[in-house]
Amino acid sequence: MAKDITQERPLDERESSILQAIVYEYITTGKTVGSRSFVQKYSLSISPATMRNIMFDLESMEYLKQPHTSAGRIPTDKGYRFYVNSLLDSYEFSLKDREISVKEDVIKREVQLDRIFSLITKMLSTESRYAAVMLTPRFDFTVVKRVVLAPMDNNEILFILITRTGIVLTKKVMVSSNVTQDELYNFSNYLTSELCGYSVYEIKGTIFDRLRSEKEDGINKEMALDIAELAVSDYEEPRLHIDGIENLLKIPEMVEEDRLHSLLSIIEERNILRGILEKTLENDGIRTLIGAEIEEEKVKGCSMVSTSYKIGNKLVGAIGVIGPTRMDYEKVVPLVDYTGRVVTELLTKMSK
Amino acid sequence: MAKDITQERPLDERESSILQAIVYEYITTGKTVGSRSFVQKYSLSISPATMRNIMFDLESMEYLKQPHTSAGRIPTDKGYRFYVNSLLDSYEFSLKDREISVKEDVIKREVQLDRIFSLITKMLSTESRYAAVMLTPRFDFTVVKRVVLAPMDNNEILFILITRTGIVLTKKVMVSSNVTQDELYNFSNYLTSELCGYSVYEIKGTIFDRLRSEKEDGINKEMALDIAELAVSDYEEPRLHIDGIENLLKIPEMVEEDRLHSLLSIIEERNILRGILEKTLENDGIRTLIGAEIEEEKVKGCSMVSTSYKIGNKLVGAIGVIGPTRMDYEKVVPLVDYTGRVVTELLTKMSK
DNA sequence: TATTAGCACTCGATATAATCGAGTGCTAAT
DNA sequence: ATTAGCACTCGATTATATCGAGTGCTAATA
Repeated sequence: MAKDITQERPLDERESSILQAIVYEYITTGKTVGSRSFVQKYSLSISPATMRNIMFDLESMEYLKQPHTSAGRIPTDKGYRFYVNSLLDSYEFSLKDREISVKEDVIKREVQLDRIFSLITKMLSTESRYAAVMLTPRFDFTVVKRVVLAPMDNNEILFILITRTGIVLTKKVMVSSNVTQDELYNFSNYLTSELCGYSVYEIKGTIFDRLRSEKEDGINKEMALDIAELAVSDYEEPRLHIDGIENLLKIPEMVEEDRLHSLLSIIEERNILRGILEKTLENDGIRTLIGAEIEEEKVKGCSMVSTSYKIGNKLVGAIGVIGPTRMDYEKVVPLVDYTGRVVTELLTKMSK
Repeated sequence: MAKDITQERPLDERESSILQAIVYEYITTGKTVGSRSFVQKYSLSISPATMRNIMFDLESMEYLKQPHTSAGRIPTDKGYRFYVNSLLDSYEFSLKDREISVKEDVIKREVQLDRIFSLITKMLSTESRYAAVMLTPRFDFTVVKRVVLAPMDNNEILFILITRTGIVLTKKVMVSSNVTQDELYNFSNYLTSELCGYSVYEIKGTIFDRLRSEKEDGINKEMALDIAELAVSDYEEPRLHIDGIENLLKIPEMVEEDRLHSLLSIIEERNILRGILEKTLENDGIRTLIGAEIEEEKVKGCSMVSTSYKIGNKLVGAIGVIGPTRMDYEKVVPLVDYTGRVVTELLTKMSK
């Protein structure tokens, strides 16, 4: 027992594999892991006593803890973190084929984006058996392909923006004076020719000022620009889709105790989730938040696995799974990763 | 005790008011109602013994039941039903002003209908403190005002249908050969002039056959009609919005026992809800389903208050609240009623 | 020095029993 | 018809005993 346990040191081979096995065991069974039963179940060639010594060390280093004296061990957040990192390092994550049935064909038939996002979120929650969340894409960066103005009513015009991604965004705009259909047709062509190729983000910038200063014959340029500027001005914010809350109710440990409150906080205060996903959006790749790594007072005992997705090579949104700290990371991490890729592929393909 | 309790008879004045009070008491407190404490709490001028006699009668007539021998009484479904009917009869339902803050202004700024429905459902769940459901309108009956075809891609056309209600429905249509923009413009005008004034329901009928047999100069009529028919063919089904599930988690009696399973069934098997709402849609006015009146094996201990809403005077959709049988009907019924009216008004106004 | 057997001890979980209290039904008096 | 009185019921609460899986520690062992 000469090992230094008072400060940080790398785990040796045996400690590492045992720690991983303990976390796995706890994730799988949900019961505290005790020395005797553990060595027996895994047919280890060490005695329970040795096991206890190792566990003691791991506890000293805060990878494990005891819920109460003389109970078995359970992982700390640090323990989970070690486990997840090990998996990430060793590429042990892999999707078994056919385990996931992303109904891409179903998705592709939908034009209405909101519907697509709902579907994806639902699928992710169904597959993961936890709750799924999705931050819809920032469309600021999608490139305009065509603008169509359609008359709706005396003073109302429907502004339709078709992006290269095939996404259709509509916005109702009020105008003060009547506009003829021919005028609208001309406006549409004018706006299409001027705005085509720019992103909404760029359009929101100084583009209108520039256009206003240019000369243009034959149409009421000012009015067309006014309409467009109005429509683009408060373009839609990314929204949050949540699905599969009911899955969390099936998890015993979530229902017991006051864990429910954590759950409620998360669902009700969408800003928490939004914040996490926006943070996820900043970087490429999978992001795992384990237990207290979610820095929110109210949220306890929850973990979140999230990833960002792209259109082309531009990060535009994020998607993830939320569940108990004791989550089946081995399944969820590749699932989220995969789903993220699917979304990226889907959105990117749409924008050819 | 000469009263006939073996068969159906109207309750006398005293029985009636006491039954209502008992149901109210149970709804409010959630505890079984006993004779002694009840007469005391309500300062009744009758003795507990008399109370017991009355309760015995009410139990014989199946308005009340005992969870177990020698416990207090709780209402049966029939008891709840009597209570709700009494309230309905006596117009005791009324909304306290400002109790509800339907953000109509918020709603009116939204064009995207799905967004509106989400908002309404969320508001209803928030106000009721239970879960809210909404069956989106059947648009079959909305009347077409304008058709716009916009180019999307080589072989893709965006079919935009603007209804009198101001609702915008979009559908992507694939075509085999290229179409010029001018052609599309002509198609739009042609289709608008021909389909304007008809409902989608009517259009789905024989209208295309008739048009095909008519003579029309100058445009490729066949193609225009093909596009329209394709777009209209699988027009969107009413969908189900659900919100506020988390509210149900706050109700102790829902969390305890296996009531959760009922809840999960309802949420997961959306067809149950859909069925109920479709039934609601058949008639005008409020509909209450109490306990076993929801004829679903899996669903126990839940009630639903729903109402249909209209566009003009055409029933098009339904909206409702679902919660425990012990639900605050007095609050929920007028709320659902009111919300239904708001939705009707909103959709109707849009169609001026 | 690492491992292991042995042992006393801990403590949540489970089972059993005792008690409490709010409620009931019934009877007899008012 | 109403009410007081009373024995009885039964879930809920509390107290107590027991069980068992687990621990830490010590001393023997490879």
